[in-house]
Formats: sequence, C-alpha cells, structure tokens
Amino acid sequence: MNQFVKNTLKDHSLRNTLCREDILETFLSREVALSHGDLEHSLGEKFDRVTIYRTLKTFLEKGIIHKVLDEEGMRYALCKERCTEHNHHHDHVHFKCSECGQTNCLESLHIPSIQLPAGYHAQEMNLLIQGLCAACSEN
Amino acid sequence: MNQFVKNTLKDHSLRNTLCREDILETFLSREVALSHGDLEHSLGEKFDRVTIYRTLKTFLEKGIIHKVLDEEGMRYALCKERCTEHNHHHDHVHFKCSECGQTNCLESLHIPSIQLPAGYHAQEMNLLIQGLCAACSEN
DNA sequence: TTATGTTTTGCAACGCTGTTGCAGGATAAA
DNA sequence: TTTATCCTGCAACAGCGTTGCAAAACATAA
Ligand SMILES: [Mn+2]
Ligand SMILES: [Mn+2]
Ligand SMILES: [Zn+2]
Ligand SMILES: [Zn+2]
Repeated sequence: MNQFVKNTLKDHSLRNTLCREDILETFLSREVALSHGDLEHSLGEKFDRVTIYRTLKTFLEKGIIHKVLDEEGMRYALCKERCTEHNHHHDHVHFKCSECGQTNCLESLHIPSIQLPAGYHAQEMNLLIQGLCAACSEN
Repeated sequence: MNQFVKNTLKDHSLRNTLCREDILETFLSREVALSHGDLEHSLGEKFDRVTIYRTLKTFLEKGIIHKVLDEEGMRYALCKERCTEHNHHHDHVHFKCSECGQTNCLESLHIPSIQLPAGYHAQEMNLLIQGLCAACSEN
C-alpha cells in the first residue's frame, strides 16, 4: 500500500519525501478530485502551503495527476493511465455533484468525438457535467 | 446599435448606466469570451474594478451572459438565447486556441448527450476543447 | 557509515483575484 | 422637481498562487 506510493515516486524519478507520500496517499484514499485547499485542510499544518503547490505542480509535470476543470477553481485527480507532462491522454468525463459538492472522474465515460468547423484542430478536451450524483439523488 | 444595448438593459429591468453600456458594447464588438481582467484592461481606468465585478454578476443573474470555463480563470460570453439566472440553457461547445489564446463559443456545435451511470442526473454541461483555431492553423 | 552534490522544503514577501460595507451619486418614475 | 431606489467608488480585507533564498533532507557513492 505504502509501497505503491514509494514505487510511484521512484518510477517517476522523484525523491521519496513525507509530503509527497502523504499527498499521494490522500489522493488514493479519497476517491474524488481534490483542490489545493482540500489538501491543505486534509493534511493539517503538516506542510507549508507552498510545498503543496509545488508538489501538485511536480505531480502534474510527471503525469501522476491531471487537472479537473471546476467552476470554483482547479482540482486534481490521479491519472489511471500512463501520462507525461504534455501528454495527458484523458478523454473521460468529470462529474460534479451540486448537492454534496464532490467532483470525480467517470473513467468509463469517454467524451464523444466532435466534428469541429473547418480549420479547427482539437488537442485536448475537458467535459464537466454538473448535477446529482448517485448517492445524493436517492434521498 | 447603442439602441440594442439600451433595449437589452431595459428588457432585463436594469438601469441604464455608462458602465453597463460599455461592458455590453465590449462584449458585442469583441467576438470572444472575456475575463474580468480583459474588461478591466479594455475599459482602461474608466470604472472601478469592483463595479466591473458587480456588473458581470448582475449580467449573469439576468441571463445576459454565461460563464465559460477556462483553465486559467473564468470567462464570460453573451447569451444568444434567452436565459435566466438558474436556467442558462446552453449546450454548445467552447473552443480555446492554444496559439492566440482566444476562447469563443461554437454556438452551432451542441454537446452530444451522454449516458450517465445509474443514479446520476445531469443538470448542466460544460465542454471546453483546446487546440488550434482556424486562423492560427493556416500559418 | 560517512561524506558529497543535488533536490526539496519552509519562510517571507509579493501581486493578483474576488468580496464586502458604506456613503455619496445617479437613475427612473411619479 | 421630488423622491425612493439602485448603482458606483473607495477602502479594506481574505484567499490564491508565485518567487527567491537559506536551511534541511535525500540519494548515491566512497
Ligand atoms: Mn479525470
Ligand atoms: Mn458559450
Ligand atoms: Zn452528491
Ligand atoms: Zn488562434
């Protein structure tokens, strides 16, 4: 378990530090997309905010996490596939529940390809669906 | 022209003020989605930043503009259809050019409907496609 | 194990973004 | 023209995100 975290860091040529371990474990244990603020809150006073920012940036560059667009600020989630900095090959849907506020990856839902007007070339797509999640709709 | 602006304000029961006129005209003349910073820059020192924030908020509530999700902060664009605060019925694609940086509405491209997992209910969708726009791809 | 070069961290400081309260000014309607 | 209501500018503030720098931690090889 903790070994997975260590391996992930090693595989990406990153030094094994407590902050990186804790942040990775937080992503693993919570199943949702996390913002910088979520992490800061979740980790208490354990690390400086700046360190958290830099860890997120490093993880993004290494392709360990990917950005999740959100109306109220950027969130991040683990990459399930093998990604690199400028090659985050995700095309799955992100869902944000307007009731519980949680945002998560719907890995199994691919964004359908779209016929763009002439001359346009797509490089990256980001689809956010907002609504009620399964837990919140059965109230 | 200016008359359209006055009518729009009147139709939404908004008082006719210089700041609102100028912001509406800016949205009409530029064809792209604008951020608060774009407007602040475009209007010079003419109005206080706070007034621009409040004008955007008012226009959103009245359904005059809608949000455009963007990796580097929120942008806004005119609603072509009749919208109200909590009923922005847009389902068109937004495109951001990674070369010229412009973001705009592709009004004619509808977001395809997606089959969500059981229990999930969609209320709103936001699809941002990043890539090269027509102008930038013919370089 | 210890020594070494390199990477990472915490701290301080800074600029930018977005919000609120309040008093004075502008607007629309009578 | 008067009046009630709405809008604006100003000041202040909290939060987000970045940078430079010195001290601490890490990985590697002696
Ligand atoms: Mn995802
Ligand atoms: Mn649009
Ligand atoms: Zn929910
Ligand atoms: Zn372009």
